[in-house]
Amino acid sequence: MNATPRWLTPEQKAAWDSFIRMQETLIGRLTRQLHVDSRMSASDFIVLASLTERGGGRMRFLDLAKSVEWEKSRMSHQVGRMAKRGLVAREECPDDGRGWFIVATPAGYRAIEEAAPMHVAHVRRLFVEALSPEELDTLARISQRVLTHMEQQPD
Amino acid sequence: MNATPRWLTPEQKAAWDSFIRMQETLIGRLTRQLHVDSRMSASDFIVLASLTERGGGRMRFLDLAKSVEWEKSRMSHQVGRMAKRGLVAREECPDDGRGWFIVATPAGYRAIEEAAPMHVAHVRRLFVEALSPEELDTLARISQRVLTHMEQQPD
DNA sequence: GCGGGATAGATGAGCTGTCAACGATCTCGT
DNA sequence: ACGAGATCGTTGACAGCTCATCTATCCCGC
Repeated sequence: MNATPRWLTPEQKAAWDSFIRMQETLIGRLTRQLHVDSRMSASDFIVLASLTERGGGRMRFLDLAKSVEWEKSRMSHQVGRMAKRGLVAREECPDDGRGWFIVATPAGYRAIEEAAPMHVAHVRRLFVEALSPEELDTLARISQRVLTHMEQQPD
Repeated sequence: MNATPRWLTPEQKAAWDSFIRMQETLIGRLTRQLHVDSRMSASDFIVLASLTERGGGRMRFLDLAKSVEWEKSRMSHQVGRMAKRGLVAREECPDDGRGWFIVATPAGYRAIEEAAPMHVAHVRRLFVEALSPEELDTLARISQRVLTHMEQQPD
């Protein structure tokens, strides 16, 4: 008994489909806008934002990776590319010979400071303004619920 | 007057952050599971699903692209890769010398039929079961709202 | 002080997505 | 019947992501 059905109910499938479509469209448009406006990828933006907001412009590599919930390999490649373009720099870590500090360069600060207002404007225009404050709140609650549910689940 | 503020309110930012975090975590986990379970990428799955469900296993290239809302270049690369792995094939189109039909091969059918139940199970486990039917419904409504709002907006 | 396991991070291969440019065919007005 | 545009789809260059593997350092018990 009590076998979980093989497929979703029509309501469940409809909810899943529209969530997926919404999320893809939204992320896609924001990513493209960011690139057009600021010649930056979403990854660049996230890293610089986390580094400057939460880290004061200077963070240990793995702390940075954890702060955005990325695998270290992804962050390593990303930092490598950003370093090549002069957005961040690596500094040796005196306390730990294996470790590095990742530092936002002046060019990195300039980049995020120029990009952020436009990016926020697009988020507002495409997402926030689509919803009432109550809906926004509901969505936040639902997202939290899914997140905590996932944390309790194995992979 | 009435200038839109430079940043989001704390409530708006909280909603945006938890939505983004949820969506990334969820999609990431589903993608990894799909790959582990079925050696298929999310793109493979989407293409095969659309092709077999909506197209009866055979669709014009651009119809296929539109059905999943992808750019043609993305679909072209994807179809190329899938053809190389034997999941789909291209067939000439008698009516239009420029065009092609994309066809799901027997291997393609087998792949999607084996992958789908597990994938649905993960969607259920990670997403559907996190929420009450009412919440699921609310999320669907909110997603729809954002989608139609975006359609009315320029890029 | 040294040997084993854990930790910090880099690296390379292979797949995916984007953008811009391209070639081929179709359509339609004249 | 022919030339201009539109449409169908491909291609190449390049950035991004994942997975597995690797090196260097650190920590800790003996």
